[in-house]
Amino acid sequence: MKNITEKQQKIFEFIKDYGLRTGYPPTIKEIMDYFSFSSPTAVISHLNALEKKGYIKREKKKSRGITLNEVFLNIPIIGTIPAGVPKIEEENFEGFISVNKDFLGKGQFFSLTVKGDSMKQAGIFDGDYVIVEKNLEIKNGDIVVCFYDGEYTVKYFYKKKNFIELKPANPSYKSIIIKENPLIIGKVVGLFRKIK
Amino acid sequence: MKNITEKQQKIFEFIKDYGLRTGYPPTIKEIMDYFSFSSPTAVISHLNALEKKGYIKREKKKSRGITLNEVFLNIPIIGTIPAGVPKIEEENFEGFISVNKDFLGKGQFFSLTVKGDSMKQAGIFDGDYVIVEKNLEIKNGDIVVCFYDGEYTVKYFYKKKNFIELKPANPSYKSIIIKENPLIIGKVVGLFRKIK
DNA sequence: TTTCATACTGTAAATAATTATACTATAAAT
DNA sequence: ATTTATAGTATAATTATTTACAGTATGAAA
Repeated sequence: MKNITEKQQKIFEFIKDYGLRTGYPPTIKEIMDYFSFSSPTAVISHLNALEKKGYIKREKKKSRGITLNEVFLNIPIIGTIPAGVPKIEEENFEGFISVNKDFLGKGQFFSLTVKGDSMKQAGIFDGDYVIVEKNLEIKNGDIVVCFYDGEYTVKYFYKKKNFIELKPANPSYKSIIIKENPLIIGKVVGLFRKIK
Repeated sequence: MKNITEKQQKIFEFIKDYGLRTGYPPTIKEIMDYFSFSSPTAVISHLNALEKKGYIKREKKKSRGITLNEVFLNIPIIGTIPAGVPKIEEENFEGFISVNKDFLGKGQFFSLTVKGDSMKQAGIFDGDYVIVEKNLEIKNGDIVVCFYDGEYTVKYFYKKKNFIELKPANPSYKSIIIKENPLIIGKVVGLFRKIK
């Protein structure tokens, strides 16, 4: 995103804080009052600049019609997916984990509950929520979510000459060897855990 | 929170979805149009019911002045705290992790970066963000953040007869034994990790 | 030297949005 | 039997909020 001036930065911060505090963005007049401008036009020109530079979006003629382009990325928690159902629908939806956009970057994310301890040594425990990014290039050594034999599984991915190895981090489990193209749902890019 | 009727639930959901989509709550008229009411008073009575039951807050006379009482809990990421500074100020603030309130419950939370691998066997890795809850009762076996010897440390907590043991999960490290009252910052109740 | 972005003042008009008042009707609870 | 909560219609008044227009001034870039 383009550089913004100091004043624009301050106005952006004000909108952000106001939203965090109240749950909705400020009006033009509220911004005007906060910065002691004597005309709403002063605010409008700053908002136009911020919109032009990609920091906010504005709905014309709507009150408080300011959307911050930054802030949160909402990751839906799909929870457990029934075995045998290769499609991820937003039906088993359990809520959201939400992180600052600059935390994970742009992309399509969702979150799943991990079952079992086959990835324990990679720090992925039973009951953890893995954050999965779709449509990412998978490289050897990446942790992936794969649909195999009617179930979802989280494993290390290794592409060998004649097969693909889905390797658990836990040495007590065996690797899965696949010769056909496996159904990779996405790459594990994050983790969320609740600790009792 | 008190039970709400089906209609109230639907209106609450609409406000929630609208907010997720746009970044700001709907106006009374927008709700009215969506539900094909022919009077704003119909909406107002539902909003009054929702407010009375504790689901929303409303700022009178403000446009879009609806705040959802549910939804997100913003956990500030304090990142690294300089060693030797026992007070956690929101100055090293790096952003937010935000989760649904029903995920972690009520309380005061913040998030810190973990340094080192002394808790590796507990699934807490170098670079992880631990979510810390303040003012919780600490029991033996809990993972805590403690200020000791000018630094912050994440360890298992064990209160023995004459001393307190701060035990690492990694057997390569030694326990810290404290005889005076240690400065417990809070209990580790969650974890967030970015995986490259 | 002309253009462009920034950074405003000041006022009026237009429209968006909330509230207020006066009603009707139904089902559940005391 | 009466109160209370729910679930509405319909209209008008009021206030909140945005936009539009006409300006001024400054510094940087082409």
